[in-house]
Amino acid sequence: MTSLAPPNPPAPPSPGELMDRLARAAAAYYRNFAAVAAGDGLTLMQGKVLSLLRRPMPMRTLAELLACDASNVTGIIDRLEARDLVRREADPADRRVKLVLLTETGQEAVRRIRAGVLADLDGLAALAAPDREALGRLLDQVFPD
Amino acid sequence: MTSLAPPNPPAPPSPGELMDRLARAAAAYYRNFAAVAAGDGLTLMQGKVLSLLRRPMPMRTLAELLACDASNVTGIIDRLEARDLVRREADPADRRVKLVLLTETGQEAVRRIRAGVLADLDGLAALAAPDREALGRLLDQVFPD
DNA sequence: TATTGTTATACTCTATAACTATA
DNA sequence: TATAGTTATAGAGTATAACAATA
Repeated sequence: MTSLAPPNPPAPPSPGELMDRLARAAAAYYRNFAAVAAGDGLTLMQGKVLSLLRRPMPMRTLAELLACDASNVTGIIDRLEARDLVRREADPADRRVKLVLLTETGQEAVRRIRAGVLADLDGLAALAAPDREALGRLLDQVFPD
Repeated sequence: MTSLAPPNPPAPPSPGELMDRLARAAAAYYRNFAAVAAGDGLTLMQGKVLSLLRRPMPMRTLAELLACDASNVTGIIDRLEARDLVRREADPADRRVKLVLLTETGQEAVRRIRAGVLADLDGLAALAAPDREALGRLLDQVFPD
């Protein structure tokens, strides 16, 4: 017996299948992000750091957000600072702390990256408001952060 | 006027806000994956390669799936082979091609990684079947691959 | 004493270019 | 000629350990 219109509703994926789907989605997101960042001559990690700097923050906070050792952040920020994309500033409240902030050039790069990533996610732009609400809610449930 | 129960439905996120949510979800997925892989002494990339090897495949195919240059795959497979997690085999149909396949040890590592990632995604295990179907469908729309 | 950031070190990942074996 | 895989090289990301400055 072959199915006639309307087609059968799709079977819900098992948790394992959904995990695989999440893995492919995460890979696709970063492939897209890395390609856009490369358009500005930036690596994936450099693009991530710039995108995280919506506000000035200590090196230490950056390391926590990137889930890497603090010693790595020194080199990453060195390379971004050499290209005038970020600046280090002393924290007046605690002289051990260095605050990292975007320069004007860095802010422009972030705007280009965000626009580029969004432009490549045409499937997201086509999503109706209820679907956007559902996707946001489901992602919050799976990744409470 | 303060809201009484039931609370107002949440406002749908804008495409830009949803993009940020996707970025955090992708980061959380890889943070989880990398931590589980590290439990087996594997890097993120090594864990990804093992997970991709559901079937034997040429080095070239692996490079395409990883979206990296083929020369990188040589070193990654070298290190996995030195730990007896994968093997190279000549392709009888084309002697230029080397097929990479999981050893028994490699298959065990993949099972541990998959179980570990799934176990850490407790928000996913708690999802009811209709929510799993909706999330899978929405991810397919945003990341058609 | 504890914390922040840096340096030194070693290893992994990465792209580019040049090479070989095979098609 | 074209393709699959490797090697050599240089640069970037990574964790660990030790250090100076500050709290």
